[in-house]
Amino acid sequence: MESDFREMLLLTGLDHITEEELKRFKYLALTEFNIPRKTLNIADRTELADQLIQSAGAASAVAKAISIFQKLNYMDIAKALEEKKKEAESKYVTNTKKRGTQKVENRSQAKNCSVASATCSDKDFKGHSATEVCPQVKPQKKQMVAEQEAIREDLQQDSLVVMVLKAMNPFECETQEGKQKIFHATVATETEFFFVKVLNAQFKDKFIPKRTIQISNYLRHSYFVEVTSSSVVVDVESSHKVCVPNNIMKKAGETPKISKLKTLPCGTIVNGLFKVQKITEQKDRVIYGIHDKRGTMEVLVLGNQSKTKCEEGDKIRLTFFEVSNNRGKIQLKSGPCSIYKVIKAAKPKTKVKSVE
DNA sequence: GGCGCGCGCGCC
DNA sequence: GGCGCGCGCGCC
Repeated sequence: MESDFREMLLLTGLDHITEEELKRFKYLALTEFNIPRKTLNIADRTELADQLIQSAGAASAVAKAISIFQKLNYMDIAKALEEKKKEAESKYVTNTKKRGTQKVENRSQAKNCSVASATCSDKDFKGHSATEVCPQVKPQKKQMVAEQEAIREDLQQDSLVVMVLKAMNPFECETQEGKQKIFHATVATETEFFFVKVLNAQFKDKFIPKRTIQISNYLRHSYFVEVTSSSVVVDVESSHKVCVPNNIMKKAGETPKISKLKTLPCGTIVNGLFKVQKITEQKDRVIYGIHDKRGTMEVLVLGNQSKTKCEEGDKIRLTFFEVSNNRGKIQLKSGPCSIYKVIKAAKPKTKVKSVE
């Protein structure tokens, strides 16, 4: 139970806000929680989640976080957190009835899904909970075990052997550790592909398409893999190369259909090229109405990052955007490390007037 | 049996 | 990588 709350506070809540939003969250957290201002200010997302839980207890921390998100009008996150909270609570009720038979099942489920995947559904991650895996642990020890479990779930002890499909150019990004040069990549195993956020541009020489690499000490988020400066990336001998089937390679690179996007869980990472049919510029954000043959949806870009003016009929290439629920409406939203590029539509060929 | 959807394949 | 086609499956 505790580990569920820990997980949702970070993965469903704090991971989905921008740096600016994080500051605003901390500002309101000052009154909701009994945490010194100084401690709050220097906390990154993970530390903040820890502080909130230490201050109020896991369940109460989540409830208070929901109330803060509501005050800030981040309704999509508030709603998503609320849903996760309800799920966890109802799961707990069911599990107290079924305990014992569920134990083995959960363990094998956790093993089967030891790696984050762009194709792995949200449901696959719900089996992880220290309280279920170790139901015999005494209450006072429970919290500690839960904490260790939570850390283990995020920082992967195993290593990931994958083929690099694509690596984008590094760019400057405001991360939890300040301004950093980062880049995005797509990698795959024989069975699935992952989007990867690499927080250290020095790894660029390892992320060469078609090469097989081994990544250890990486962070596993629900819908992407994060390689940090403390991760280890090494080349894999040619005799152990990963062979990625063509269909996975193709799927990893193509633009998902809008109708499909609307069915994906919040937080799913989306890359793709979309046609723009409407642009709404506001003070600190731009909303792009995108469309394909099957549907339309909105892309919310926070901050003013557009260099090329986008007009109706142009296309935008989104990288590392997230599926987000804005008051019941599914949209794509930029996160702290999202990038996008405007691709101007080819100008209609003007007929060359014949020389008279 | 019709329909919609997901998936794989092949052409561009 | 986009797009369209065809196949198979599940649902009603």
